Amino acid sequence: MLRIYNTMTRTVEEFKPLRGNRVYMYVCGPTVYDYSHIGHARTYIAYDVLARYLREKGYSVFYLMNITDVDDKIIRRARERGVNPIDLAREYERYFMEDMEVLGIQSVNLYARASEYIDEIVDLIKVLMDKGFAYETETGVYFDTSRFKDYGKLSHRRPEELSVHRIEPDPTKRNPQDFALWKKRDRDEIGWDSPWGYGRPGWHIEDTAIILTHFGPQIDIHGGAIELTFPHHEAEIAQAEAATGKKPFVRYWCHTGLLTVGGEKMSKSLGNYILVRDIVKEHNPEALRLMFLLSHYRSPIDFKWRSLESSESSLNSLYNMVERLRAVETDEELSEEERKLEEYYEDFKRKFYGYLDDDLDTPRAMAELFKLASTINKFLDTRERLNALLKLKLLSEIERIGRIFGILKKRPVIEMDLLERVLEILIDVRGELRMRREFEIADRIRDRLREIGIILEDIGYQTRWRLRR
RNA sequence: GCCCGGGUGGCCGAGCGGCUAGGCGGCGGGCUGCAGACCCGCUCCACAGGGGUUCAAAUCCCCUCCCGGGCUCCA
Repeated sequence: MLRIYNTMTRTVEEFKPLRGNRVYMYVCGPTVYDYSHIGHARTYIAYDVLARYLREKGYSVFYLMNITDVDDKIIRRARERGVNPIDLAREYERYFMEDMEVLGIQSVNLYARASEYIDEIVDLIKVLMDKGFAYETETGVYFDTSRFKDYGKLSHRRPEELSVHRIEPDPTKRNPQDFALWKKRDRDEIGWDSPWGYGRPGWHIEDTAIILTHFGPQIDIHGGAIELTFPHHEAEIAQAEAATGKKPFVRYWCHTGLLTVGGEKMSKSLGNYILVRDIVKEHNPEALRLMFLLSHYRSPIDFKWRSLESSESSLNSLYNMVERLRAVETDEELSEEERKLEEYYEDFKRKFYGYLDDDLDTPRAMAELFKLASTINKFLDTRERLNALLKLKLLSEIERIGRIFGILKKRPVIEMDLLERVLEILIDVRGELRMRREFEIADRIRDRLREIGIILEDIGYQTRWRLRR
């Protein structure tokens, strides 16, 4: 039984989906106006692992994520570049998808673009107007937080505490904490027609509209980074529960800890902005996943290159263990030591999944996995053979863990550029042999490479290589 | 100002009343033609500071210091 921390109650609760085996899971997606950074990676990897684990446990998970493609920052950037905001959003959405792919995040069932839910958003605002939770002014339509008694229940704040603000509130609002549902804009900006005139949706309403459209008035899991708790998620609750009357809108509120670089939140001006696409150029994406898994998903992480390198080493040692295990010869006998190994393995499974069930405690689970790896290595050091069934059990369990965490997926396949470099060395050494008229050895190299589909062709003193088709 | 987190051994990081996670790095040894991988040992029980509660505190309470996040841009 999975237990998971709920921000609403601030306790770890037993996870029980509303509708039998099905899990409706929603996570706040990106605003696509720039490349994804490692903070995004942290958050989306965390929810990817949650979704994978739920599925591994047998739940039928529908994982929905929005893409914010209508937003002030997109509009500003598009204007700077003299392009259409939607085109700009599509471009960065493509980059986002590429980054997700590289990071091995494939668990999302549906990405929903805000711009494709304008009708639903307008309908939702209408309902809120009809029920008296929203009001119109010259600048837009606003949610009246004073009408929604529960406003503040997620972030545990009282409305009167919310009187301080960094940005001067719109003067037409009744209360400073009221938030925009619809922003009235001029025709020269991107927008849509609505009963309240031309304009575009407020920031919070898209998520609510998308969730209500696909999942209805109640969902199981709603995730996002901790910084979104207030006001974004608070606003979502207000909108949804005010509109549908159903409570709770979300049964389990999940929030991931923030990632900082150099002790501070990433920002371009601080120069500590690290993009996903830059990091994966030099580092294995699985190492990044592992690094995040070595911290709890709710803990803050201060990113350090050394930590990533350390994770890379750890990942390497896990791969080595798996390869050794794959390579070991098998037999049918079950020795006393193998019986002990099997016993240990059963104990490992209990602990490992026990930790994952305890609010996805991946650091402790990983510690157990490292212990298992060490035990297997130790065994393999002293033994020639391993019981076939035990080998199968161990390997399939490790593969399962790899599936949950999104690591250990790569078979040791030599990548193309590495192959080129290897052949360069081989050709160089072989050239030296030919110079010394050591043709027997040189030919053996050529023959053996041909056997595996690599053709060497000598042209004078030069050697070319190609792959057999 | 208010509301949240966090400060743990060379580094990263779990733990959240007793049972001294784990990883990375370093050093020594084993195994090895050499290297790597792997194994063993060491790096000697560290918990921001000061009070308190308790038979027992990194873990609970109080105070102080430092760092980060939120308070309608944000994963």
